Amino acid sequence: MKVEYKLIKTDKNSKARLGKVHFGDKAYDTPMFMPVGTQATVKTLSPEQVKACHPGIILANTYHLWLRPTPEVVKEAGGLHKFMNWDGPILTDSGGYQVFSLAHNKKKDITEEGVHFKSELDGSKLFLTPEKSIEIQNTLDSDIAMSFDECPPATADYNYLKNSIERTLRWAERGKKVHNNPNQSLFGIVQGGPYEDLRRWSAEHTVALNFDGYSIGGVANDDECKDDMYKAIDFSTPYLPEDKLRYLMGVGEPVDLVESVFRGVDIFDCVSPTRLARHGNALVPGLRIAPDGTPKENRINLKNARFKHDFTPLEGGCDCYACQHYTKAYIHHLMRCGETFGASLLSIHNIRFLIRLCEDMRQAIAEDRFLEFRDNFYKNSKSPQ
RNA sequence: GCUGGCUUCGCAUAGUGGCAAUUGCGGCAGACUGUAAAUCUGCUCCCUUCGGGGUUCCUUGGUUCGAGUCCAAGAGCCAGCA
Repeated sequence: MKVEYKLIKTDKNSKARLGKVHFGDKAYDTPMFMPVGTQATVKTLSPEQVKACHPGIILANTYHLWLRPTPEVVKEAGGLHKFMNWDGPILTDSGGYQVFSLAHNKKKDITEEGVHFKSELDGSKLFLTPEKSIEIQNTLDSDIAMSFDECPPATADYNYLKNSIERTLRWAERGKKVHNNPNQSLFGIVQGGPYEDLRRWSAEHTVALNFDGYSIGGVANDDECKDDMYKAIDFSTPYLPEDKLRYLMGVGEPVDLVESVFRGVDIFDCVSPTRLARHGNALVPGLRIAPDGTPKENRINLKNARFKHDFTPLEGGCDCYACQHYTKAYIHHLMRCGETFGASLLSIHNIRFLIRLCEDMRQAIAEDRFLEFRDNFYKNSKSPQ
């Protein structure tokens, strides 16, 4: 079933959108945060634990599943849903982010035809093309496939980006031509860094190819600053159709979710809640101001000695499984011991934290008070607990 | 009782005579945005205005310009023989 987006309403005083995504008879509310399960698993969590966080769509990654276990094995299993025991919608990233994280960093070739990688598993040479990426995603049988794009580093200059978006558009077209899974939607990706004309060009040309949804990419790379991220969104959303889903790739921090929804974005994904969790951190309400003045996500590090005797939940009032049943002292103990259950509990809390934020934003849009919600989000910045 | 070995900064270890001294663990913090990430980084004798300063390698004495390193004695631990 192709994905269908229904715009329910736009906030009276901002571009924030309340909507529903339909996959056949299943429907999910937007704005929505999508947990990431790169290797066909949300790290440290069972599908039941993920489900208890009330997500909609979850992610998996084409590049990783291509190398291991291979698309053939997934197909043999009966598709990605059966393979990983996930009956909700799955979106597969195309491998475009790996062009940034693996190819750019290692100075591998990015050519018109495709991208050369060196396998991190065995060092073998790999070549991923737009056609190959779509073919793999067709075989994986995810619900939403992403076009294979170049995700350029934040340091890329105007001329580089100009060439890059033109090539990414050609890649999108090539991918669309070979896409042949009738049950799978295909999204196009807008790139162009923080430049208005590039974003506009990329958005208009990508939309002209008529994809099932659109995403804004290249906004969550290395030392990308928030201003550039917000510019990229501001310069992209005006050219995206109202009746299609808008996906901001790789974001992120609670403050970024609020700012992106404010600018008309519907869905997000980010590894941060699960990675922070494995590294011992829990998201908590409020903001923390970075040394350079940037507002960042507020969090506590459960490995810190100060939590040894703290028998309160991670976040008072949170309805997640971790907060309902366990204390900071216990999670501190688990993290100190390297017990995976600690990472699981923190992952559950962090994912639920972002999903709750989306629930709150939906409520605010429904009541036409998103601006007020956003103001309060900044005002209620507590210092770390 | 005899013979041999050992003793280093919380623990365990590396240390050719130039050493505030290796590495791991532990400890204290930090980073993390479409996952090369249950990872990575910094600090971990004392003081410091971050330039540096002060005390260290079981104890005592010695050789030496210089000793964690060599010599002697003592203490403790381990092994073998009595």
